[in-house]
Amino acid sequence: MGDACQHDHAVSGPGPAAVSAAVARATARCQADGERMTAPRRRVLAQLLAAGEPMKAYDLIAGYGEDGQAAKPPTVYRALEFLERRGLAHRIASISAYVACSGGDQAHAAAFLICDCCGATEEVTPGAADGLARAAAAAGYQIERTTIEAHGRCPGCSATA
Amino acid sequence: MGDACQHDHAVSGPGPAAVSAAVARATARCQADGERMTAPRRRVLAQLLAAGEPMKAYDLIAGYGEDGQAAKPPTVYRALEFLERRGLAHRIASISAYVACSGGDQAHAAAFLICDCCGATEEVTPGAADGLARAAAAAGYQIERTTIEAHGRCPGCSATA
DNA sequence: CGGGTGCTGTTACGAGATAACATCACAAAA
DNA sequence: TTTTGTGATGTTATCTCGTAACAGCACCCG
Repeated sequence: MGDACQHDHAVSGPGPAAVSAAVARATARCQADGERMTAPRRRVLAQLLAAGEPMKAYDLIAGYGEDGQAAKPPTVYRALEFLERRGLAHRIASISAYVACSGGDQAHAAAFLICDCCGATEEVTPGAADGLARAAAAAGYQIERTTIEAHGRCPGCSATA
Repeated sequence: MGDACQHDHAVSGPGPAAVSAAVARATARCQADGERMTAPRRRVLAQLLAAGEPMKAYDLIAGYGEDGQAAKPPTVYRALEFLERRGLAHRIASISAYVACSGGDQAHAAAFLICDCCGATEEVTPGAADGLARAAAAAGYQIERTTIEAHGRCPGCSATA
């Protein structure tokens, strides 16, 4: 990923079984809510889950087909839009990338810690938006959606570097 | 701008005199720090100041020449990089736009309230990053830079809409 | 079974950003 | 004053990111 250092950056997402299970859970919840978890949506979600770290849109596009066939951009962008709406994935604006939501379903504001060294991200919702919410209230702004991202080094990379 | 409503969206930045004065101040500070406030940098800063709201990179490129001549992309992107480094401008990642810093010089973290209706932005540094900083500390992350942006409606647009 | 709504497939393109390289300006050292 | 190095610019080309527009399909509801 964004390489500023020399050491190893092995990233291991969940195994195939865990990914399938998570996709199945998400599918069930969508159906329960009357939404359709279609093939492209499942495929994009599975890729994000398997990666365990943020993925670029065009990597999702390139890795779309099980057989190595790439998707057309709108296929993936539409799936991402859906997953974001459902709270199953988030866009990380500062690096133009997408990541599976580490929590469950349901739309929600998220905040991220992003390691510029190894590319790992951590989702940290609770309280991260408090200061911003206060500032917004003070200024009379009505908030609808937030982008909160911090870049730096994860504990591992701080130590090793 | 991002138009979700019907009413007027007149935006008036500072007048030409105020812009010139601000550019002159910035130039003086750069020189004092041994940095060069060159023509393209001044030009890009002047455009951002005059706009008084976020501008897209390609609008800066198109509006670059006083005579209507466009710039080449790297000219503007390099100027933006410099201005950001100096704390004279900020990138707003969630809308891929750039805005002059409302405060003074010196690099600093910034947070923004962005009205999706009229396109106005307000810079609100103080305290907005507190929650994020706490979360980072708790997770052992070493923070180097933050992206904090809230989208919604400014007081004016909340009222009129 | 008809019709509407939402999703997919596809083409094409517009917008955002950077790589690479040649050249130039400036200031500090010789 | 000349040299030399560093940082800035100009220019070309290209890459990545994201979306508009339209045709066709699938599913659910009446």
